[in-house]
Amino acid sequence: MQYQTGRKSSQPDKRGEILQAAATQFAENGFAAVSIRDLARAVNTTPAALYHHFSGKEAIYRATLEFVFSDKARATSDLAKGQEAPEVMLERLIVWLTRQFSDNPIMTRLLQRELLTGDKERIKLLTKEVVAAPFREIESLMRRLAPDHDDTLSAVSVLSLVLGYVELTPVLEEMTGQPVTHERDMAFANHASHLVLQGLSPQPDAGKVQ
Amino acid sequence: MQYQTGRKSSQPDKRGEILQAAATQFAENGFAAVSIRDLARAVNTTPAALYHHFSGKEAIYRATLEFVFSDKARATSDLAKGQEAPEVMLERLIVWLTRQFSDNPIMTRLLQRELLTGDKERIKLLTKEVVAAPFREIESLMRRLAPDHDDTLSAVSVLSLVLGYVELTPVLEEMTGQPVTHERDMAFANHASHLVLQGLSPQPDAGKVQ
DNA sequence: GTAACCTTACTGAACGATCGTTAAGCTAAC
DNA sequence: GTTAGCTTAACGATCGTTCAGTAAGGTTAC
Repeated sequence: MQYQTGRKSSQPDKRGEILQAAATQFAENGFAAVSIRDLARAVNTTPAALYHHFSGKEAIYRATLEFVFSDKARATSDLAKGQEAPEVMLERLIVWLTRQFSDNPIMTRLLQRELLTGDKERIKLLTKEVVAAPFREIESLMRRLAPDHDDTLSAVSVLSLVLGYVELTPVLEEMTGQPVTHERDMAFANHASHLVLQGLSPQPDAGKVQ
Repeated sequence: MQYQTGRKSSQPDKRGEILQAAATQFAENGFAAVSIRDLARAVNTTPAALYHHFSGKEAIYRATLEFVFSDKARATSDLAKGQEAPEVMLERLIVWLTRQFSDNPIMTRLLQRELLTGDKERIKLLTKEVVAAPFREIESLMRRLAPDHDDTLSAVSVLSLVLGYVELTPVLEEMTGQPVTHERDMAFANHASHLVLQGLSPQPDAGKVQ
């Protein structure tokens, strides 16, 4: 195979192309199982060429995370800016979260891998750049919606429902015998919305809990 | 370092010792990031010695999964054998699930890694050996507890809540600034129990949903 | 206008380290 | 004497990384 050489002969954004391929491979196989040569092959270049754009494998991985997670946190705040009743906003939020996860499998898998790897420093970054802002939005929404409950616990429940569903998807497919379609995702999102709405809103006939 | 040689000089269950060390390392770092030499070092032996007990790295990994997951499915059925009201049983179940996950980090991380890796065949095995039985128990419990709802969706919600909470634990620690203690786990379990109980049980004042 | 030079974006080749695995030999228990 | 349970040594493959060189563009000097 012939590689191109010289300056302007290459694509305008080789770095972005590398990161896209790296995201796909790291998401699928994890950091250790992806070699520099795998990445080079995926973008039709040589291992050494990658060292022109990045200082090493770790640097590629870090840049990949930034590439995939950047601006992910911003979208939730738009969701929260709506003027509707909090009940409507919660349902919209859960549907949106579910769709985000199932429509972006690469981002989702990288997120799950980062949560699993547990490196203190990277978790800190992930929290700050991706999770914190949406989490605070959900907390404040739940504070309005379920004033009787600890808002942190309520927010954790909402996030857990969606994240856990995504995590369970493969066994769910195996157990039901049918693939998890977009419709199934939405059915769960509706179920979860109802669950949280009825489960945490103040109940007139029951004594206050906690 | 001197290795022992000969037949009975070694420990009675070297195989079990290897699997225990393998479980720890595979859970922590994943399959690709653990080398045969790492495993050998952890049990004070040589790489070649491992090939006396197992046919290769893959075989060690498979045996490790079996070692860690065996009999995990049985315990739920004991939970479900209780004669108490389904409300009590659900709470007990959620508390027990939460404790299982947080008390067995190695099992939990291996489970999460298996869910993530997504190899069709291993997911099938994981489903059959670990998830299926508890899931069916939860389904039947939810059928009694929330007859108005799809029992599969209800069971998924219960499992998602606990599994998602465990998955979120690292960012939760980072965000609250304090470690997730046993008490915090139980606080979440109680919160989740209340959520599911009030969220899915039939509501006299509301029209049937779905 | 063009020759000289610099910079960018690569190339092929190789470095030492580590990978999973195997072969051959030894020792102690049965 | 057989065999289980190791040992040391080494195999070829692959790993992340580096190095010297090269081709194509842009910039500057004349």
